[in-house]
Amino acid sequence: MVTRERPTLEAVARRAGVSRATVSRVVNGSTTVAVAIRDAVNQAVEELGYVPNQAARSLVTQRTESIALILPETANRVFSDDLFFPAVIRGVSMELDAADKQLVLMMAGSAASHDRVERYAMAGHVDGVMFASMHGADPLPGALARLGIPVVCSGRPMTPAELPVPYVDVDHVGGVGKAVRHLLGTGRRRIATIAGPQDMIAGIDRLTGYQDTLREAGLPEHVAVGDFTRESGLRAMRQLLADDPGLDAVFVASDMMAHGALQALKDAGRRVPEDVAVVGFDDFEISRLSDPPLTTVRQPIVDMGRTMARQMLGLVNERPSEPDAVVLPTELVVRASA
Amino acid sequence: MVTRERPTLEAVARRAGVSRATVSRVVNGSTTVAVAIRDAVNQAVEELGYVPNQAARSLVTQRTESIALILPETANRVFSDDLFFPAVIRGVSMELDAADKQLVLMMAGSAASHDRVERYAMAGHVDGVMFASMHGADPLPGALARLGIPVVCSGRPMTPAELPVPYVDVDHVGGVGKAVRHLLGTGRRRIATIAGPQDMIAGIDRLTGYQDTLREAGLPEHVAVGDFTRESGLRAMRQLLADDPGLDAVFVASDMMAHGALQALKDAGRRVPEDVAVVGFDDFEISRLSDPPLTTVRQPIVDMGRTMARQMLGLVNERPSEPDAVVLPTELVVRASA
DNA sequence: GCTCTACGCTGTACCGGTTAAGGGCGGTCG
DNA sequence: CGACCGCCCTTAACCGGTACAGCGTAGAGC
Repeated sequence: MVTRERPTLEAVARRAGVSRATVSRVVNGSTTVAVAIRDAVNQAVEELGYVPNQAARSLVTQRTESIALILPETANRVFSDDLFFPAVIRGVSMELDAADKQLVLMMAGSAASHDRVERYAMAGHVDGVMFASMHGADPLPGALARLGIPVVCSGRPMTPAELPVPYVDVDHVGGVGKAVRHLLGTGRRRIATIAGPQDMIAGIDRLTGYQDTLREAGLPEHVAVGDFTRESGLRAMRQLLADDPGLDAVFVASDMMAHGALQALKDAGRRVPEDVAVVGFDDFEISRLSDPPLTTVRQPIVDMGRTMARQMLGLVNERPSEPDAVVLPTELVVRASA
Repeated sequence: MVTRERPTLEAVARRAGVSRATVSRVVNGSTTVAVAIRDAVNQAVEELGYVPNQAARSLVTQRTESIALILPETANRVFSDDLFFPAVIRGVSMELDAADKQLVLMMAGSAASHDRVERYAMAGHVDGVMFASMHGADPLPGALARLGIPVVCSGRPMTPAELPVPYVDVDHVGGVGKAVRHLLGTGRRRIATIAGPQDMIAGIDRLTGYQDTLREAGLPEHVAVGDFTRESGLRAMRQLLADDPGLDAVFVASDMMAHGALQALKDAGRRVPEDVAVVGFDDFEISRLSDPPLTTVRQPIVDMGRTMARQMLGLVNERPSEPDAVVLPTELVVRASA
């Protein structure tokens, strides 16, 4: 590596005929610098192509101007079937770009990588850490928060006992309620569900929404559990059909699983929505294009990312602009499948 | 921000009763340390929960142990319709994780962000920069390379005149050749194409492959141009049908555009493959699930990411393990659509 | 003309590590 | 028994910035 000599403050100072300190103040936009000197310094900066060394700066300011986003999954999972994380990233990225902060992306699917993340944050690599959804009662957010590192989660943490960390979530229960009542309203009475993983708040809350609404209506529950992937939706749907061939509707806790379910229903010769109505949860782009187009509960994923980023920016600037907990609304989008 | 006092080398040294330098050598796994002392230091590290400050370390070593991946698109584009970038990220991430390097993701869709990237790299934030596909003759890779910063591109750069930067690409022309000859082999004679954007090497090369093969066969060309999105594929297909209602096949330069084309054909009442055969390029997961399943040219996107990362690791370690230019093979995957 | 004040620049300590040079100590050999 | 050698540890310089204390200078006040 050639690493051509990069100019330092010292070099700029010599060229402009002033001291290091003055150059530093000019570069950082301080006010109390005479115009003539400021111009001279700026010219020297320009001529030498000076760029401040971030490591040196961070060493004294204790800030890095970058923020981590942790995806608690393996890279494989994050970017294969899934469309959730990309949308979160997009939202986060929009806000951080605007604030001129750098996004550092970390996958933390394994136990080892958990350690990595903790060490990374503690080494002062980043000014704050955001988590994009979590499994189980992950101790990492709490641990980092206790160390004084700003933390924001997407998805209500499962252990509210800990020192509370700010989070942004969506109204799972309300959204599912709307979906199931829509099914009831169109005359469905044997309504099953394919639930999400029960170690994630999104999985748990969406199941709760289903159960609450059916209980209210005095109807029996019929539950299969998947893990949000298309494949698991396909398997779960087969299972449900085997258990109750007469079911006339299914609420599926994610769009990807719903697409799997559509496949299973087609394979089983059921027509959608004539024989079985299907409602999903997410409202991904591709759900408008499935056959039939999917009725689903829209959650504003990009907005979750943006909100999370704004909360984080508030924390690192020590002037929290957003409330500690934000719950975004969900909305039923009715298409052909139910 | 509370920023609880993090222990420093000095603190560890005091506790272990040795000097800073010795602790440093232990932490960095130096050999020439007496066992007793090494144990004492390790114990002190453990007790205090010491983690080296990366900024301080970088300041003297001139390395950050992290590597940037630039996505030369807006975040919007990267994570909406697209499945290419996620796969590249996945591949890159696998390799860097294994090497214990940190991945820093940057979107650089706008002109302003171009500057940001250059400054970021020059500020010593990262040890190297990878580019995931590029538009036009982007000067940034060359500029960074000239500054002595390791650079690797995915996709052959369009300006080979410059100081050459290592790259990894796939055999576009060969893959398309196979696809078009497959169409010829099944008796198709009025073969159109939906080309990709002509400011990207992938768009250009795939069009070249189509043209070369048709010319060889002595058949007329029929070209519409899209931008790799589904929507553009839909529009381009409509255009092609309007221009030549009798076409019997179309090679589409990306899977997303091919899905748009399938939609347009269905809308126009054409049967696939009976009336019109369709071949795509990419082989995304969803292409197995379309109606009908898509015949397509598979390119190993995850492998591109991995290879690019390996090249980069070679560069930063100053022992290039991979050749400067890698061209990965493509493969025709025959399904129902052609 | 002298003092006082305010402004603006300089000198310098410091952030937390790494690393080259230096030095103490025990062992070996003549 | 003394000189020498080599092993390990310590001392201290340095990386490239930031920020605070301090000092020179110019203008105002009397």
